[in-house]
Amino acid sequence: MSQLTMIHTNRAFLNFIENQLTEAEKKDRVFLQSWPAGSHLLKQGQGNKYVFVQQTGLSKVHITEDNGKDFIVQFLGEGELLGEIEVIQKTPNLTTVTALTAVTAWCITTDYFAYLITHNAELNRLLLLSLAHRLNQTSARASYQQVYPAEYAMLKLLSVLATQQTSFAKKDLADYLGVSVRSFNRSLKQLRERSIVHPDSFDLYIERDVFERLMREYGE
Amino acid sequence: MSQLTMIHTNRAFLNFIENQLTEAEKKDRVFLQSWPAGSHLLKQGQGNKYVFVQQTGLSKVHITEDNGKDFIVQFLGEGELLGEIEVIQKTPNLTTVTALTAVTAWCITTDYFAYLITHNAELNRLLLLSLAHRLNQTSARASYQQVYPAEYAMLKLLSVLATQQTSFAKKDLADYLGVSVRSFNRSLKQLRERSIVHPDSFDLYIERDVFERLMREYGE
DNA sequence: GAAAAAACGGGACATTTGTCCCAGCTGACC
DNA sequence: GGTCAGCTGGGACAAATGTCCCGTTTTTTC
Repeated sequence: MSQLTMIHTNRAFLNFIENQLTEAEKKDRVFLQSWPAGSHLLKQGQGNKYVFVQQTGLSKVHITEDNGKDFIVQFLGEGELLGEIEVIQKTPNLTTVTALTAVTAWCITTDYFAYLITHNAELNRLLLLSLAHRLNQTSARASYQQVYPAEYAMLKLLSVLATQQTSFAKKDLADYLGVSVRSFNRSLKQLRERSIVHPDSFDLYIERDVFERLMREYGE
Repeated sequence: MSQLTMIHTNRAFLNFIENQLTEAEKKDRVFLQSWPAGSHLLKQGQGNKYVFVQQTGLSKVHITEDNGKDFIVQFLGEGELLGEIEVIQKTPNLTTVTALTAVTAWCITTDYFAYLITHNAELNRLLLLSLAHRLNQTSARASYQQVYPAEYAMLKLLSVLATQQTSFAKKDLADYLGVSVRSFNRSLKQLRERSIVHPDSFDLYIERDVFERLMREYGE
């Protein structure tokens, strides 16, 4: 089973933007901008003028369905690219991207990004890698969350969270798992009762061997 | 909401392979092969020597989880590319691809495909488009199936099926929706009882306006 | 064309998840 | 310091889904 990545990062992109492009190339086509927590970098259904490479901060990529419920596709950290799919496909945004903390990101005009795709082999390579990686992650996660009960998916999520110092809102974690906050709490409580996770809070540590035993247990 | 594609096809790839490459270029690097129904084109966890472009037939891309359950990522029809992600990432297959009918496909050696990516702008462009498209589809579907009850996702699936002359096994449809066959039957029965779908079978026609009314109904 | 294998349909029951609700806590703001 | 909004935790119940199972129908195989 491939490694689940909760917060996607990509230093290679950041390095590319910051060190591989000359000032002349950047001119007014590539610049830095910042967003306060809670604001939107992209909005579902809209077109966008820029492709972004996140420099600092944490954001969420999410889809709001017609019934008002949110599904979180992924969390983005340092170096991740956003808005590129829409440029490649020339379609409006499928997702909304919301800053969870203050975020700074490089903005690249869509025209210039489109130019880079065809004229810069290195960017092209990074882009292919990134798309392939995300496709794998997305498929693996969709499969995972459909096939296992929520409690099991939660375990996996918690084991990832334990390695993260960032703290998330319950709602966001629940949206990420595709369950209600109530269900999320319930599962958490059960895991605590079975002494699987530490009673204090949810950014808790799970012993690796306990985790692995559970995975096997459920797996059978 | 973007259009759900149940069977992915891509004539552009097929056209590329069949008409854009000279015989000299193909040599022993690109050739046609066929598989009987039920056999595997790719196997989860293994490496592969070829990238395939499906010429005829129907196949399913699926992930088998540790507990033995299957999740169907997508169905592939004419022209779709398979195995390319693994080549880009140089990783073993995340998925298994199984022929549902007899399948013929062009086989391209991974080396040659890797060469084409960097030396053939047209293939590179098609590849980016395909990845972007699939990423959108996968995200949209994951969101959809997590956020709505199965019966609703089923309605959507049925409305797509109605436009398809191919017939699917119940198990495959259930795996695609990420539910058990029992649940699938139950939902189907309920939809029939409410006269939403034709009583005969499930490759039935749903009136567009009935369908849309239901979507709104659920949507609120 | 008979026997074996697989797919189908659904009853009964257990488990999981969602909805609604309320009470306690916390932090923002006046 | 008060109050108000929002997050939190969980009880009670309803709805959705899974598991197990068995008789029927369809398909495959020899």
